[in-house]
Amino acid sequence: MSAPSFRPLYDQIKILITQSLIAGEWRPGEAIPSEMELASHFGVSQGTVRKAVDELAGENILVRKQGKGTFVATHDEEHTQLRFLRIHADSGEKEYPRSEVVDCRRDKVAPELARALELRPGAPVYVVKRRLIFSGKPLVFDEIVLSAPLFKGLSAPRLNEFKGSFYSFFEIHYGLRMIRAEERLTAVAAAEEAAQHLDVPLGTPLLCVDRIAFTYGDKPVEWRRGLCHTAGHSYYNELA
Amino acid sequence: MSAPSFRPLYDQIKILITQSLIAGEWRPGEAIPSEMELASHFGVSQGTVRKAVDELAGENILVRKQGKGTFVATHDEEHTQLRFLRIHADSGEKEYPRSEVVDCRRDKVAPELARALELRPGAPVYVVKRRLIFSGKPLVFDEIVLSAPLFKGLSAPRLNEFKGSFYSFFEIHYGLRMIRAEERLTAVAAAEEAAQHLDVPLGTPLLCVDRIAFTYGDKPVEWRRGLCHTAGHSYYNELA
DNA sequence: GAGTGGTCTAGACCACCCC
DNA sequence: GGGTGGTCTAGACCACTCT
Repeated sequence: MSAPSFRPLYDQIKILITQSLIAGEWRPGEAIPSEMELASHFGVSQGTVRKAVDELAGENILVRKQGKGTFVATHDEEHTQLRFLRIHADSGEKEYPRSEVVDCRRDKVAPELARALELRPGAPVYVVKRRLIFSGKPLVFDEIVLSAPLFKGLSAPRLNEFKGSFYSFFEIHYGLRMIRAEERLTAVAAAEEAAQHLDVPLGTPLLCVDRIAFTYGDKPVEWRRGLCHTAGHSYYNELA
Repeated sequence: MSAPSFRPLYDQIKILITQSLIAGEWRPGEAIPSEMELASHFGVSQGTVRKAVDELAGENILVRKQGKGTFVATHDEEHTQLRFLRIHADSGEKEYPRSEVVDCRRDKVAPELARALELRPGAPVYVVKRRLIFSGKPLVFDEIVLSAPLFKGLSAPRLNEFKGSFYSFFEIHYGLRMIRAEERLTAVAAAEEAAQHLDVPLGTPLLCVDRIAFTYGDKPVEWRRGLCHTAGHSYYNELA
Protein backbone atom coordinates (compact mmCIF):
# COMPACT_ATOMS: atom_id res chain seq x y z
CA MET A 1 0.00 0.00 0.00
CA SER A 2 1.45 3.37 -0.90
CA ALA A 3 -1.58 5.42 0.10
CA PRO A 4 -1.54 6.15 3.81
CA SER A 5 -4.30 4.36 5.67
CA PHE A 6 -4.92 7.52 7.66
CA ARG A 7 -5.41 10.99 6.23
CA PRO A 8 -5.50 13.85 8.71
CA LEU A 9 -8.34 16.30 8.22
CA TYR A 10 -6.00 19.26 7.79
CA ASP A 11 -4.29 17.38 4.98
CA GLN A 12 -7.58 16.98 3.15
CA ILE A 13 -8.33 20.67 3.68
CA LYS A 14 -4.90 21.47 2.24
CA ILE A 15 -5.77 19.49 -0.87
CA LEU A 16 -9.13 21.22 -1.22
CA ILE A 17 -7.51 24.64 -0.96
CA THR A 18 -4.86 23.64 -3.49
CA GLN A 19 -7.57 22.48 -5.88
CA SER A 20 -9.28 25.84 -5.60
CA LEU A 21 -5.95 27.45 -6.46
CA ILE A 22 -5.50 25.20 -9.49
CA ALA A 23 -9.05 26.00 -10.58
CA GLY A 24 -8.13 29.68 -10.39
CA GLU A 25 -10.83 30.38 -7.83
CA TRP A 26 -8.59 33.01 -6.24
CA ARG A 27 -6.00 34.81 -8.34
CA PRO A 28 -2.40 35.56 -7.35
CA GLY A 29 -2.29 38.47 -4.92
CA GLU A 30 -5.94 38.11 -3.92
CA ALA A 31 -7.13 37.33 -0.42
CA ILE A 32 -8.66 33.94 0.26
CA PRO A 33 -11.59 33.64 2.69
CA SER A 34 -10.85 34.12 6.38
CA GLU A 35 -10.02 31.17 8.58
CA MET A 36 -13.46 31.30 10.20
CA GLU A 37 -15.19 31.30 6.83
CA LEU A 38 -13.11 28.38 5.58
CA ALA A 39 -13.72 26.51 8.82
CA SER A 40 -17.49 26.80 8.61
CA HIS A 41 -17.42 26.12 4.87
CA PHE A 42 -15.48 22.88 5.35
CA GLY A 43 -17.26 22.02 8.58
CA VAL A 44 -14.13 21.85 10.72
CA SER A 45 -12.71 23.93 13.53
CA GLN A 46 -10.59 27.02 12.98
CA GLY A 47 -7.57 25.19 14.40
CA THR A 48 -7.72 22.60 11.66
CA VAL A 49 -7.91 25.24 8.93
CA ARG A 50 -5.01 27.00 10.63
CA LYS A 51 -2.81 23.97 10.38
CA ALA A 52 -3.63 23.54 6.69
CA VAL A 53 -2.97 27.20 5.92
CA ASP A 54 0.19 27.15 8.04
CA GLU A 55 1.62 24.41 5.89
CA LEU A 56 0.65 26.10 2.62
CA ALA A 57 2.24 29.31 3.90
CA GLY A 58 5.36 27.31 4.76
CA GLU A 59 5.48 26.14 1.15
CA ASN A 60 5.24 29.76 -0.04
CA ILE A 61 1.90 29.06 -1.69
CA LEU A 62 -0.06 31.36 0.59
CA VAL A 63 1.06 34.44 2.51
CA ARG A 64 -0.43 35.38 5.87
CA LYS A 65 -0.70 39.01 6.88
CA GLN A 66 -1.76 39.62 10.44
CA GLY A 67 -4.78 41.86 10.74
CA LYS A 68 -5.41 41.75 6.98
CA GLY A 69 -5.96 38.23 5.79
CA THR A 70 -4.37 35.37 3.87
CA PHE A 71 -3.30 35.93 0.28
CA VAL A 72 -2.33 33.89 -2.75
CA ALA A 73 1.43 34.27 -3.07
CA THR A 74 2.76 36.05 -6.14
CA HIS A 75 6.10 36.77 -7.78
CA ASP A 76 5.07 40.37 -8.17
CA GLU A 77 5.79 41.55 -4.64
CA GLU A 78 8.83 43.49 -3.61
CA HIS A 79 10.52 41.01 -1.34
CA THR A 80 9.56 37.83 -3.18
CA GLN A 81 10.04 38.85 -6.78
CA LEU A 82 13.51 37.41 -7.05
CA ARG A 83 12.83 34.42 -4.83
CA PHE A 84 14.38 31.96 -7.26
CA LEU A 85 17.42 34.04 -8.21
CA ARG A 86 20.32 32.84 -6.12
CA ILE A 87 23.08 34.85 -7.79
CA HIS A 88 24.23 37.60 -5.44
CA ALA A 89 27.13 40.03 -5.31
CA ASP A 90 29.94 39.06 -2.93
CA SER A 91 29.47 42.47 -1.35
CA GLY A 92 26.02 41.40 -0.22
CA GLU A 93 24.33 44.35 -1.91
CA LYS A 94 20.91 43.78 -3.38
CA GLU A 95 20.86 44.05 -7.14
CA TYR A 96 18.00 44.03 -9.57
CA PRO A 97 19.47 42.70 -12.79
CA ARG A 98 18.09 43.80 -16.12
CA SER A 99 16.77 41.06 -18.42
CA GLU A 100 17.55 41.30 -22.12
CA VAL A 101 15.89 38.73 -24.38
CA VAL A 102 18.08 38.09 -27.40
CA ASP A 103 16.03 35.38 -29.04
CA CYS A 104 12.61 33.75 -28.84
CA ARG A 105 11.58 31.13 -31.34
CA ARG A 106 9.37 28.09 -31.75
CA ASP A 107 11.00 24.70 -31.98
CA LYS A 108 10.42 21.03 -31.20
CA VAL A 109 11.27 19.90 -27.71
CA ALA A 110 14.62 18.14 -27.39
CA PRO A 111 14.22 14.43 -26.59
CA GLU A 112 16.00 14.67 -23.24
CA LEU A 113 13.72 17.53 -22.16
CA ALA A 114 10.46 15.94 -23.24
CA ARG A 115 10.39 13.67 -20.21
CA ALA A 116 11.41 16.36 -17.75
CA LEU A 117 8.63 18.64 -18.99
CA GLU A 118 6.12 15.80 -19.36
CA LEU A 119 5.67 16.55 -23.05
CA ARG A 120 5.39 14.06 -25.86
CA PRO A 121 8.52 13.74 -28.04
CA GLY A 122 8.69 16.49 -30.63
CA ALA A 123 6.03 18.64 -28.97
CA PRO A 124 6.19 22.33 -29.90
CA VAL A 125 7.99 24.63 -27.49
CA TYR A 126 9.27 28.16 -27.24
CA VAL A 127 13.00 28.54 -26.75
CA VAL A 128 13.96 31.86 -25.20
CA LYS A 129 17.50 33.10 -24.84
CA ARG A 130 18.28 36.04 -22.66
CA ARG A 131 21.00 37.74 -20.69
CA LEU A 132 20.82 39.02 -17.15
CA ILE A 133 22.79 42.21 -16.69
CA PHE A 134 24.05 43.09 -13.21
CA SER A 135 25.23 46.69 -12.82
CA GLY A 136 26.06 46.86 -16.50
CA LYS A 137 27.84 43.50 -16.63
CA PRO A 138 26.23 40.53 -18.39
CA LEU A 139 26.67 37.67 -15.90
CA VAL A 140 24.00 35.13 -16.81
CA PHE A 141 23.03 33.67 -20.16
CA ASP A 142 19.77 31.74 -19.91
CA GLU A 143 18.18 29.32 -22.31
CA ILE A 144 14.55 28.73 -21.41
CA VAL A 145 12.19 26.11 -22.80
CA LEU A 146 8.41 26.41 -22.44
CA SER A 147 5.55 24.37 -23.83
CA ALA A 148 4.16 26.34 -26.80
CA PRO A 149 0.44 25.66 -26.19
CA LEU A 150 0.75 26.95 -22.62
CA PHE A 151 2.50 30.15 -23.72
CA LYS A 152 0.63 31.15 -26.87
CA GLY A 153 1.90 34.31 -28.47
CA LEU A 154 5.16 34.56 -26.55
CA SER A 155 7.69 36.87 -28.22
CA ALA A 156 10.92 38.67 -27.48
CA PRO A 157 9.36 42.15 -27.65
CA ARG A 158 6.58 41.18 -25.25
CA LEU A 159 9.11 39.80 -22.79
CA ASN A 160 11.36 42.83 -23.08
CA GLU A 161 8.55 45.33 -22.66
CA PHE A 162 7.40 43.73 -19.43
CA LYS A 163 8.54 45.36 -16.21
CA GLY A 164 9.22 42.53 -13.78
CA SER A 165 10.51 39.00 -13.59
CA PHE A 166 9.66 36.22 -16.03
CA TYR A 167 7.65 34.42 -13.37
CA SER A 168 5.65 37.56 -12.73
CA PHE A 169 5.03 37.74 -16.48
CA PHE A 170 3.87 34.11 -16.52
CA GLU A 171 1.40 34.83 -13.72
CA ILE A 172 -0.09 37.91 -15.24
CA HIS A 173 -0.32 36.81 -18.85
CA TYR A 174 -0.75 33.06 -18.57
CA GLY A 175 -2.08 32.53 -15.05
CA LEU A 176 0.78 30.14 -14.29
CA ARG A 177 2.27 30.36 -10.81
CA MET A 178 5.71 28.83 -10.28
CA ILE A 179 5.79 27.50 -6.76
CA ARG A 180 8.98 25.47 -6.58
CA ALA A 181 11.98 24.45 -8.64
CA GLU A 182 14.76 21.89 -8.71
CA GLU A 183 18.24 22.91 -9.73
CA ARG A 184 21.36 20.96 -10.64
CA LEU A 185 24.64 22.83 -10.76
CA THR A 186 27.83 21.94 -12.56
CA ALA A 187 30.94 23.77 -13.72
CA VAL A 188 31.53 24.02 -17.46
CA ALA A 189 33.86 25.77 -19.88
CA ALA A 190 32.30 28.61 -21.87
CA ALA A 191 31.38 27.55 -25.42
CA GLU A 192 31.06 30.01 -28.26
CA GLU A 193 27.49 31.24 -27.81
CA ALA A 194 27.77 31.81 -24.07
CA ALA A 195 31.24 33.34 -24.37
CA GLN A 196 29.87 35.89 -26.84
CA HIS A 197 26.86 36.86 -24.79
CA LEU A 198 28.79 37.04 -21.54
CA ASP A 199 31.74 38.77 -23.14
CA VAL A 200 34.31 36.30 -21.77
CA PRO A 201 37.06 34.26 -23.47
CA LEU A 202 36.21 30.80 -24.75
CA GLY A 203 36.81 28.22 -22.04
CA THR A 204 36.13 30.52 -19.10
CA PRO A 205 34.73 28.44 -16.21
CA LEU A 206 31.00 29.06 -15.87
CA LEU A 207 28.44 27.94 -13.35
CA CYS A 208 25.84 25.87 -15.20
CA VAL A 209 22.47 25.91 -13.46
CA ASP A 210 19.84 23.55 -14.84
CA ARG A 211 16.38 24.19 -13.49
CA ILE A 212 12.95 22.65 -13.73
CA ALA A 213 10.20 24.84 -12.32
CA PHE A 214 6.81 23.53 -11.19
CA THR A 215 3.37 25.00 -10.75
CA TYR A 216 0.54 23.81 -8.49
CA GLY A 217 0.32 20.05 -8.21
CA ASP A 218 4.00 19.58 -9.07
CA LYS A 219 3.38 20.07 -12.76
CA PRO A 220 6.65 20.92 -14.58
CA VAL A 221 6.27 24.01 -16.74
CA GLU A 222 9.70 25.39 -17.46
CA TRP A 223 13.16 24.06 -18.13
CA ARG A 224 16.06 26.44 -18.18
CA ARG A 225 19.82 26.36 -18.29
CA GLY A 226 21.62 29.36 -16.87
CA LEU A 227 25.30 29.86 -17.61
CA CYS A 228 26.74 32.20 -15.07
CA HIS A 229 30.00 34.08 -15.09
CA THR A 230 30.67 34.26 -11.37
CA ALA A 231 32.76 37.43 -11.39
CA GLY A 232 32.36 39.08 -8.01
CA HIS A 233 29.16 37.08 -7.64
CA SER A 234 28.18 33.67 -6.36
CA TYR A 235 25.25 31.30 -6.04
CA TYR A 236 24.01 31.49 -2.48
CA ASN A 237 22.43 28.59 -0.66
CA GLU A 238 21.43 27.78 2.89
CA LEU A 239 21.61 24.23 4.18
CA ALA A 240 19.39 23.24 7.05
CA MET B 1 13.92 49.07 18.96
CA SER B 2 15.13 45.80 17.49
CA ALA B 3 13.76 43.52 20.21
CA PRO B 4 10.14 42.62 19.54
CA SER B 5 7.78 44.14 22.07
CA PHE B 6 5.93 40.84 22.25
CA ARG B 7 7.48 37.44 22.75
CA PRO B 8 5.20 34.45 22.34
CA LEU B 9 5.44 31.87 25.10
CA TYR B 10 6.38 29.09 22.68
CA ASP B 11 9.27 31.22 21.49
CA GLN B 12 10.60 31.53 25.02
CA ILE B 13 10.20 27.77 25.48
CA LYS B 14 12.15 27.29 22.25
CA ILE B 15 14.98 29.37 23.66
CA LEU B 16 14.96 27.46 26.94
CA ILE B 17 15.15 24.12 25.12
CA THR B 18 17.95 25.44 22.90
CA GLN B 19 19.87 26.57 25.98
CA SER B 20 19.55 23.10 27.44
CA LEU B 21 20.97 21.74 24.19
CA ILE B 22 23.89 24.19 24.29
CA ALA B 23 24.52 23.22 27.90
CA GLY B 24 24.69 19.61 26.78
CA GLU B 25 21.83 18.60 29.04
CA TRP B 26 20.74 16.01 26.48
CA ARG B 27 23.28 14.51 24.12
CA PRO B 28 22.83 13.94 20.35
CA GLY B 29 20.65 10.92 19.76
CA GLU B 30 19.14 10.97 23.24
CA ALA B 31 15.46 11.48 23.99
CA ILE B 32 14.37 14.73 25.57
CA PRO B 33 11.54 14.71 28.15
CA SER B 34 8.04 14.06 26.87
CA GLU B 35 5.77 16.93 25.90
CA MET B 36 3.70 16.48 29.06
CA GLU B 37 6.80 16.57 31.26
CA LEU B 38 8.14 19.68 29.53
CA ALA B 39 4.72 21.32 29.77
CA SER B 40 4.43 20.83 33.52
CA HIS B 41 8.10 21.72 34.01
CA PHE B 42 7.69 25.03 32.20
CA GLY B 43 4.20 25.60 33.55
CA VAL B 44 2.50 25.84 30.14
CA SER B 45 0.05 23.70 28.23
CA GLN B 46 1.09 20.78 26.06
CA GLY B 47 0.00 22.71 22.97
CA THR B 48 2.52 25.44 23.64
CA VAL B 49 5.36 22.95 24.08
CA ARG B 50 4.17 21.27 20.89
CA LYS B 51 4.55 24.46 18.90
CA ALA B 52 8.06 25.04 20.26
CA VAL B 53 9.13 21.47 19.53
CA ASP B 54 7.47 21.60 16.10
CA GLU B 55 9.63 24.54 15.12
CA LEU B 56 12.82 22.98 16.47
CA ALA B 57 11.98 19.82 14.55
CA GLY B 58 11.43 21.95 11.44
CA GLU B 59 14.93 23.33 11.88
CA ASN B 60 16.31 19.80 12.11
CA ILE B 61 17.43 20.37 15.67
CA LEU B 62 15.05 17.82 17.17
CA VAL B 63 13.51 14.72 15.63
CA ARG B 64 10.04 13.49 16.58
CA LYS B 65 9.22 9.80 16.50
CA GLN B 66 5.61 8.93 17.04
CA GLY B 67 5.04 6.53 19.88
CA LYS B 68 8.65 6.77 21.01
CA GLY B 69 9.54 10.32 21.92
CA THR B 70 11.46 13.37 20.75
CA PHE B 71 15.19 13.07 20.16
CA VAL B 72 18.18 15.35 19.75
CA ALA B 73 19.04 15.25 16.04
CA THR B 74 22.37 13.74 15.06
CA HIS B 75 24.48 13.35 11.94
CA ASP B 76 24.95 9.72 12.80
CA GLU B 77 21.63 8.40 11.55
CA GLU B 78 21.12 6.59 8.31
CA HIS B 79 18.95 9.08 6.46
CA THR B 80 20.46 12.27 7.84
CA GLN B 81 24.14 11.49 7.82
CA LEU B 82 24.79 13.15 4.48
CA ARG B 83 22.33 15.98 5.01
CA PHE B 84 24.79 18.64 3.96
CA LEU B 85 26.27 16.80 0.98
CA ARG B 86 24.55 18.08 -2.13
CA ILE B 87 26.68 16.33 -4.71
CA HIS B 88 24.71 13.53 -6.33
CA ALA B 89 25.14 11.28 -9.33
CA ASP B 90 23.10 12.27 -12.40
CA SER B 91 21.68 8.77 -12.34
CA GLY B 92 20.03 9.57 -9.02
CA GLU B 93 21.64 6.60 -7.28
CA LYS B 94 22.59 7.04 -3.67
CA GLU B 95 26.31 6.96 -3.10
CA TYR B 96 28.31 6.94 0.08
CA PRO B 97 31.62 8.52 -0.86
CA ARG B 98 34.80 7.55 0.94
CA SER B 99 36.71 10.30 2.70
CA GLU B 100 40.50 10.31 2.44
CA VAL B 101 42.34 12.89 4.52
CA VAL B 102 45.60 13.82 2.81
CA ASP B 103 46.77 16.49 5.21
CA CYS B 104 46.01 17.90 8.64
CA ARG B 105 48.18 20.58 10.16
CA ARG B 106 48.09 23.49 12.54
CA ASP B 107 48.34 26.99 11.15
CA LYS B 108 47.29 30.56 11.80
CA VAL B 109 43.87 31.58 10.52
CA ALA B 110 43.91 33.53 7.26
CA PRO B 111 42.82 37.15 7.76
CA GLU B 112 39.78 36.85 5.50
CA LEU B 113 38.58 33.79 7.44
CA ALA B 114 39.08 35.24 10.91
CA ARG B 115 35.94 37.33 10.67
CA ALA B 116 33.83 34.58 9.18
CA LEU B 117 34.81 32.20 11.98
CA GLU B 118 34.66 34.91 14.66
CA LEU B 119 38.29 34.32 15.60
CA ARG B 120 40.88 36.95 16.39
CA PRO B 121 43.45 37.56 13.62
CA GLY B 122 46.18 34.98 13.65
CA ALA B 123 44.33 32.59 15.95
CA PRO B 124 45.48 28.96 15.73
CA VAL B 125 43.49 26.65 13.50
CA TYR B 126 43.63 23.19 12.02
CA VAL B 127 43.67 23.02 8.25
CA VAL B 128 42.47 19.68 6.90
CA LYS B 129 42.68 18.64 3.28
CA ARG B 130 40.81 15.63 2.06
CA ARG B 131 39.35 13.98 -0.98
CA LEU B 132 35.88 12.52 -1.37
CA ILE B 133 35.90 9.45 -3.56
CA PHE B 134 32.69 8.47 -5.33
CA SER B 135 32.67 4.92 -6.73
CA GLY B 136 36.44 4.98 -7.05
CA LYS B 137 36.62 8.44 -8.62
CA PRO B 138 37.95 11.40 -6.62
CA LEU B 139 35.39 14.15 -7.28
CA VAL B 140 35.76 16.57 -4.38
CA PHE B 141 38.86 18.15 -2.87
CA ASP B 142 38.06 19.84 0.42
CA GLU B 143 40.06 22.30 2.46
CA ILE B 144 38.64 22.63 5.94
CA VAL B 145 39.53 25.18 8.61
CA LEU B 146 38.66 24.63 12.30
CA SER B 147 39.51 26.57 15.43
CA ALA B 148 42.37 24.67 17.11
CA PRO B 149 41.22 25.10 20.74
CA LEU B 150 37.82 23.64 19.86
CA PHE B 151 39.33 20.61 18.13
CA LYS B 152 42.26 19.67 20.35
CA GLY B 153 44.21 16.67 19.18
CA LEU B 154 42.76 16.52 15.67
CA SER B 155 44.90 14.48 13.29
CA ALA B 156 44.73 12.82 9.89
CA PRO B 157 44.89 9.27 11.27
CA ARG B 158 42.07 9.92 13.74
CA LEU B 159 39.91 11.35 10.96
CA ASN B 160 40.69 8.49 8.61
CA GLU B 161 40.05 5.79 11.20
CA PHE B 162 36.59 7.13 11.97
CA LYS B 163 33.66 5.43 10.29
CA GLY B 164 31.18 8.14 9.43
CA SER B 165 30.97 11.74 8.29
CA PHE B 166 33.10 14.59 9.62
CA TYR B 167 30.09 16.11 11.33
CA SER B 168 29.37 12.85 13.06
CA PHE B 169 33.01 12.83 14.19
CA PHE B 170 32.66 16.37 15.55
CA GLU B 171 29.59 15.35 17.56
CA ILE B 172 31.07 12.26 19.09
CA HIS B 173 34.55 13.54 19.87
CA TYR B 174 33.98 17.23 20.46
CA GLY B 175 30.29 17.50 21.31
CA LEU B 176 29.77 20.01 18.49
CA ARG B 177 26.56 19.68 16.50
CA MET B 178 26.41 21.38 13.09
CA ILE B 179 22.86 22.53 12.60
CA ARG B 180 23.01 24.76 9.54
CA ALA B 181 25.39 26.06 6.91
CA GLU B 182 25.69 28.78 4.31
CA GLU B 183 27.25 28.03 0.95
CA ARG B 184 28.45 30.20 -1.90
CA LEU B 185 29.14 28.57 -5.24
CA THR B 186 31.31 29.72 -8.09
CA ALA B 187 32.98 28.14 -11.09
CA VAL B 188 36.78 28.12 -11.17
CA ALA B 189 39.61 26.65 -13.22
CA ALA B 190 41.53 23.82 -11.54
CA ALA B 191 44.82 25.01 -10.08
CA GLU B 192 47.73 22.68 -9.48
CA GLU B 193 46.87 21.22 -6.09
CA ALA B 194 43.25 20.49 -6.91
CA ALA B 195 44.12 19.17 -10.37
CA GLN B 196 46.52 16.68 -8.81
CA HIS B 197 44.14 15.43 -6.16
CA LEU B 198 41.20 15.20 -8.52
CA ASP B 199 43.29 13.73 -11.33
CA VAL B 200 42.16 16.26 -13.94
CA PRO B 201 44.09 18.55 -16.32
CA LEU B 202 45.03 22.02 -15.13
CA GLY B 203 42.28 24.49 -15.95
CA THR B 204 39.41 22.00 -15.82
CA PRO B 205 36.25 23.85 -14.73
CA LEU B 206 35.44 22.98 -11.13
CA LEU B 207 32.54 23.83 -8.89
CA CYS B 208 33.89 25.82 -5.95
CA VAL B 209 31.69 25.49 -2.86
CA ASP B 210 32.55 27.76 0.06
CA ARG B 211 30.78 26.84 3.26
CA ILE B 212 30.44 28.19 6.76
CA ALA B 213 28.80 25.75 9.18
CA PHE B 214 27.14 26.78 12.42
CA THR B 215 26.32 25.08 15.70
CA TYR B 216 23.61 25.99 18.23
CA GLY B 217 23.09 29.70 18.62
CA ASP B 218 24.43 30.43 15.12
CA LYS B 219 28.02 30.11 16.24
CA PRO B 220 30.31 29.56 13.21
CA VAL B 221 32.57 26.57 13.73
CA GLU B 222 33.84 25.45 10.36
CA TRP B 223 34.92 27.02 7.11
CA ARG B 224 35.49 24.83 4.12
CA ARG B 225 36.13 25.13 0.42
CA GLY B 226 35.16 22.19 -1.72
CA LEU B 227 36.42 21.95 -5.28
CA CYS B 228 34.25 19.56 -7.18
CA HIS B 229 34.83 17.89 -10.51
CA THR B 230 31.25 17.54 -11.69
CA ALA B 231 31.74 14.51 -13.91
CA GLY B 232 28.46 12.66 -14.08
CA HIS B 233 27.52 14.45 -10.88
CA SER B 234 25.93 17.73 -9.91
CA TYR B 235 25.07 19.90 -6.94
CA TYR B 236 21.39 19.45 -6.24
CA ASN B 237 19.20 22.16 -4.78
CA GLU B 238 15.49 22.72 -4.25
CA LEU B 239 14.03 26.19 -4.42
CA ALA B 240 10.84 26.88 -2.58
C1' DG C 1 -2.00 -1.60 28.72
C1' DA C 2 0.76 2.31 29.37
C1' DG C 3 3.27 5.86 27.32
C1' DT C 4 4.53 8.58 23.44
C1' DG C 5 3.52 11.91 19.77
C1' DG C 6 -0.53 13.37 16.40
C1' DT C 7 -5.11 15.22 15.54
C1' DC C 8 -9.17 17.87 16.50
C1' DT C 9 -12.20 20.74 19.02
C1' DA C 10 -14.19 24.97 21.41
C1' DG C 11 -13.40 28.89 23.42
C1' DA C 12 -10.82 32.86 25.36
C1' DC C 13 -7.93 36.49 24.70
C1' DC C 14 -4.12 39.26 22.24
C1' DA C 15 -1.88 41.94 18.38
C1' DC C 16 -2.49 44.15 14.22
C1' DC C 17 -4.95 46.69 10.44
C1' DC C 18 -8.38 49.64 8.65
C1' DC C 19 -12.44 52.28 8.80
C1' DG D 1 -15.08 48.95 16.76
C1' DG D 2 -15.03 45.12 14.04
C1' DG D 3 -12.35 42.19 11.26
C1' DT D 4 -8.17 39.50 10.55
C1' DG D 5 -4.57 36.39 11.91
C1' DG D 6 -1.73 34.80 16.31
C1' DT D 7 -1.42 32.71 20.88
C1' DC D 8 -2.78 29.78 24.61
C1' DT D 9 -5.56 26.59 27.06
C1' DA D 10 -7.94 22.13 28.47
C1' DG D 11 -9.54 18.15 27.20
C1' DA D 12 -10.88 14.28 24.14
C1' DC D 13 -9.56 10.87 21.18
C1' DC D 14 -6.40 8.48 17.64
C1' DA D 15 -2.07 6.20 15.93
C1' DC D 16 2.13 4.17 16.98
C1' DT D 17 5.66 1.58 19.91
C1' DC D 18 7.16 -1.26 23.36
C1' DT D 19 6.59 -4.55 26.99
